[in-house]
Amino acid sequence: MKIGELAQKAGVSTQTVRFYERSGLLSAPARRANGYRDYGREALEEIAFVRECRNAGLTLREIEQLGRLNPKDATTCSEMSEFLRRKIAGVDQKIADLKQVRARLAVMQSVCEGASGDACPTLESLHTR
Amino acid sequence: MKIGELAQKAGVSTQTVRFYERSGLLSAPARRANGYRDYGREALEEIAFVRECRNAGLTLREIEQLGRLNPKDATTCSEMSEFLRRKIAGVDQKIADLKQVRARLAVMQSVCEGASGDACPTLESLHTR
DNA sequence: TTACACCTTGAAGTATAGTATAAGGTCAAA
DNA sequence: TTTGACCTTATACTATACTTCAAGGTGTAA
Repeated sequence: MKIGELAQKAGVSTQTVRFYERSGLLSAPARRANGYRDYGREALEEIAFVRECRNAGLTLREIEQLGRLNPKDATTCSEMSEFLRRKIAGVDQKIADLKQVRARLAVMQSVCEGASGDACPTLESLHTR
Repeated sequence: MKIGELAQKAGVSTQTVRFYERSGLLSAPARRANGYRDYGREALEEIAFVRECRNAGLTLREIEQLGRLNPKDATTCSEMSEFLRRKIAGVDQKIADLKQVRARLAVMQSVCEGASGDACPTLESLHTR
C-alpha cells in the first residue's frame, strides 16, 4: 500500500502521514526499490490509534510517549505504570469536564426546545449563568 | 476587583484575561476613573466556564459562539437548538473517544501492575496492538 | 514520448492559544 | 518624592499541529 492509499483509507492527508512519521508517532515503513513508502495493514491501525488519542485531547508528544515505550527502551514497569496512572487521571478529568459541559448544553437545549417562535428563552438566560 | 485579583482567583494570567476579552469570550468590564478594568463576581464564573469548555476540548471560537448567543442577536430558537445539537453530538463523540483511550490505558496498566521486576510485559505488547 | 497522477525531500507558511516584552501611567507607603 | 506593585496598550514571540510550496523523480496509458 502506497502512502496515498493509506492516507485516503485513514482519512488523513499524505502530508499528515509523513508528518506523523517525522514526529515519531508511526514506525518507519518499508521502502520499495524506487524509494516509495510501502505500508501494511497495521499502519492503518497505528494512524487510527493516533487519531483517537488526538481526538481525545492527548498531544502528539503524549501519544509519542505511549508509542515509544517499547522493549528496546530501558523503561521499567514501575515507570510505565506511573506514566499510565497520570495519563488515566488526566483522561478521567477530561471526561468529567466534558460531561459537565454536556449537561450545560443539554439544559440549554431542553429549555430551547420547550419554547416556540423566535423569542428564545435560552438566549436570555445565557449571560446570566 | 482589579484584573490581577480576578486572574489570581480564576487561576489564569492577567494576559490571558485580556486575551479572552479581546477574543470576545468575556464581556468588557466596567472601567475605573483611571482606566483600570473593574470586575464583578460574575467575571469569575465566565472565566470558569471558558476554562471548563477549553479543558473539555472546545476551541475558543466554539466557546465564543456559545457565549455570543444573547438576546441582542436575532438568533432564533431553532438556530440555537440546531447549534446545540451539533455541539452535544461533538461532545458525545469526544467522550466516547476518551473512554476508549482510557480503556486501552487501563488494560496496559493492569498488565503492568500484575508483573514484577524490570521486564515489563506491557512494553512488549504495545507495538503489536 | 509526452502527459498525468503519483511519489520524494526540505523548507516555509498557517491557525490556535496563549506568553512575553516594551513603554508608559497609577497609587499607596516609606 | 521616590520606590514598588500594580495597571494600560501594542506588538512580538512561542509551541502545537498541521498545510502548502518548491523542485524534482516514477510509472502507466494514450
